[in-house]
Amino acid sequence: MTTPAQGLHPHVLTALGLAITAGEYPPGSVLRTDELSQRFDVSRTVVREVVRVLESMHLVESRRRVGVIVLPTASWNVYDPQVIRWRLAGADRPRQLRSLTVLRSAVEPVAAGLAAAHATPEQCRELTEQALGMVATSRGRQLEAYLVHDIAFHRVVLNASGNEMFARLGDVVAEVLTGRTHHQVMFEDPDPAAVTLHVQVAEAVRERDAVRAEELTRQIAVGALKELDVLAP
Amino acid sequence: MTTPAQGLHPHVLTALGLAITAGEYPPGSVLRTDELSQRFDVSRTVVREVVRVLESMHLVESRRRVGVIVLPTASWNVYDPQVIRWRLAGADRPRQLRSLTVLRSAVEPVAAGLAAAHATPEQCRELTEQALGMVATSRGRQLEAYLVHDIAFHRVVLNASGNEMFARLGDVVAEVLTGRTHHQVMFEDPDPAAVTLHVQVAEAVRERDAVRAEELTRQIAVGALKELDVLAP
DNA sequence: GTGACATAAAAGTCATACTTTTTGTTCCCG
DNA sequence: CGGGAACAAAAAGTATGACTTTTATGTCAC
Repeated sequence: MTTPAQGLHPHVLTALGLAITAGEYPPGSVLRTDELSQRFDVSRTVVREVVRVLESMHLVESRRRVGVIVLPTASWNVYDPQVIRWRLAGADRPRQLRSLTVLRSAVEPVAAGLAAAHATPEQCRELTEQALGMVATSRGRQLEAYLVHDIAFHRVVLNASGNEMFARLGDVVAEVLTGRTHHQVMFEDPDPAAVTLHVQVAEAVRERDAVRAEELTRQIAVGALKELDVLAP
Repeated sequence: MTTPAQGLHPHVLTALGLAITAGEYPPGSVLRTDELSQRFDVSRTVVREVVRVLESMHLVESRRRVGVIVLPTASWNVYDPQVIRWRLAGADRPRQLRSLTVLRSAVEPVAAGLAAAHATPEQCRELTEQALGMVATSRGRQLEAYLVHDIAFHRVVLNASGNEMFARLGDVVAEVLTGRTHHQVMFEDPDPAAVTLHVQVAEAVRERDAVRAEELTRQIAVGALKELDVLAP
């Protein structure tokens, strides 16, 4: 299964990144650039660039006279969106989804509280719009449309928090929500209680009620965690 | 001011990384590899590897027939420890410290709650030890020694949470605490109230009291935020 | 057994030649 | 005068070969 890509560098990078994050090479494994260049049928130049990138993600370490050593999971840059995507595509996706959801449960309530304080009128409007969109698509098997609004909603909250670190988690949340919808058994429509909570969060932010926005978002997070427990105990 | 480094690649990487994160090149600026290779007196090979790494951090984007374009802050990988270090070394260090502290305030309480549930006896012991170390060094201008215990304490909590994403924030917390101690006016010994709170957190974790551990850690976080407000309003 | 030393293996660096993509320009035709 | 198509140049992307540097490892003398 060769990964499709426009250039050689992206091709080799994703191939190696996927293989390593999938645990195909256990920590301590040694790769050599010449061997890789042969295997992928590219020049050493390309391989070296790829290795440098993997090194910056702390997936591997390059040592003279030894080769390219695969590092243990503990040292990986698990916040790198690229790494997250690779891992979500692999086997320990459930574990990954869980740890990301826990992260969400910590961050999003605080972000919502800040959003209540800092959101611009435009952001309030957008938030309400997405919440209403969720309501509209919450019944009758419109899961894909619902997902779009759900992602947009959470992204607005994170952006409106005014905190750069929170804002950058928008992609992570998008991955998690997408994963949940696509991967898990989604015969049923979304939980009506959750939908209501989203509407109420939009309300709280609009009314500048930080405490309420935080608490309501915390309830959403608790719901998401419970959902995980049901499906992967 | 050439940055010291063992290899050529790290040298050029840190030089460029620092320059870009410092805003020396405004977003949209265009660099050319030939020019860079001349400026740093290294081969194009080295420059290309560096550019690829910067590209993976979303600091720049390389386009054919155009050059290497500096991207706006919004697209940077702000969770990359390397990027964090570069930015903390630069001019908007205060803003950076604030956003990282807010992140801490969201994550650490939840992590402490989880730690109360998951910490091994060894981790409990370590936690208590570090808390006692903080007490012992909290008076008489032993700020450096205190810092070591402080960092170790928070690192143990994050690790003990059992959540990979939390654990990887240990380095970030270390940077923030170090920055606070070294950068700010630290004529006074640490706040005794904060020291006490740390001891109590260790206690709560030992007693498996998740709610209390979370609440106490939240108080520590609130204190840290207040401290920031005093010094950079 | 221990320590100094030699060897070789692999990454690191460099220079150069060539390919590919993209953009800006020019020129022709309507 | 305007628009579009062909063209040319610029810069990144790729490939290759030669050389340097570091360092693990084996060897030999003591």
